[in-house]
Amino acid sequence: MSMPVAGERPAAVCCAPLGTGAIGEEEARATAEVFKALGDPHRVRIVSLLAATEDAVCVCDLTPALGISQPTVSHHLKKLLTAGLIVREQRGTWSYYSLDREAIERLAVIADLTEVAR
Amino acid sequence: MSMPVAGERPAAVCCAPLGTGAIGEEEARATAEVFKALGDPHRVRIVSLLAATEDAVCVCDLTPALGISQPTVSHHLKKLLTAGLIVREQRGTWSYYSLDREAIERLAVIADLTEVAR
DNA sequence: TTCTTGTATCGATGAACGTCGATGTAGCCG
DNA sequence: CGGCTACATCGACGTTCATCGATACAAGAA
Repeated sequence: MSMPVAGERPAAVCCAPLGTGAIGEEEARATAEVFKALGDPHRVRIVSLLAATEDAVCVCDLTPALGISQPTVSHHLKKLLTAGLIVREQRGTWSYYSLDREAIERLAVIADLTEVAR
Repeated sequence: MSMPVAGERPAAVCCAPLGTGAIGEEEARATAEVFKALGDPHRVRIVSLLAATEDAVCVCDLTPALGISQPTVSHHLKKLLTAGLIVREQRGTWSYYSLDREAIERLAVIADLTEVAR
């Protein structure tokens, strides 16, 4: 166990009422996990491609669009899948992926720090 | 056979960064750069701490709040600074950091895929 | 069954990242 | 001036990541 104190300091010297609205370590790690999933150009393009259509897209379409090898595409899709940003749907031999609209909406809320900050 | 048919969408939207069909590689890289800056728990906490107050916060307050060494804090601050998410202000010996509200707002717009995706 | 196709996984490699101690630098005060 | 403080930079180490070729797996076709 670590000791996430963080809010028990007098903060005497400088200023700053630190810790008044800050999130905990666990929440920070979960949030960073989602952002990290989007911290790659190819994954951003995948999300962009999935957001451009309402239908699901199969890997056979994503691979030539991204210009990278098929194992790498699967690797990125798994990252997004683990982060809960996309969903997988198997149709016979093909794997179809689509955006998890709800997750994206949560992401938008997370990113909107101005609301919390004001 | 696989046909790259997914990228032929009109995407009749007004001004959606991630939703307008296939975004370019350059734009994807720039977007991923911002997300990557937030893809670390400590940096998420820094942003959260800065968002919790309207005033600027100096490093001497951030370091004990995060529980990591001072060089590491400076490292993370530089990452956020390079990404354009925070701004630096020097007051004598102290360095004060604060959120770039405009950048956060842009981030929220980027992350808001629901509007275009729906 | 065997053959073929579409995906996921494995293994390896090179690059990028987070972390810290040591050091450098700039500003304040006695 | 010297000494101290707050922060940035450097150097190194261990970890994680993105990438690809090779391979395993699953499902349909012959």
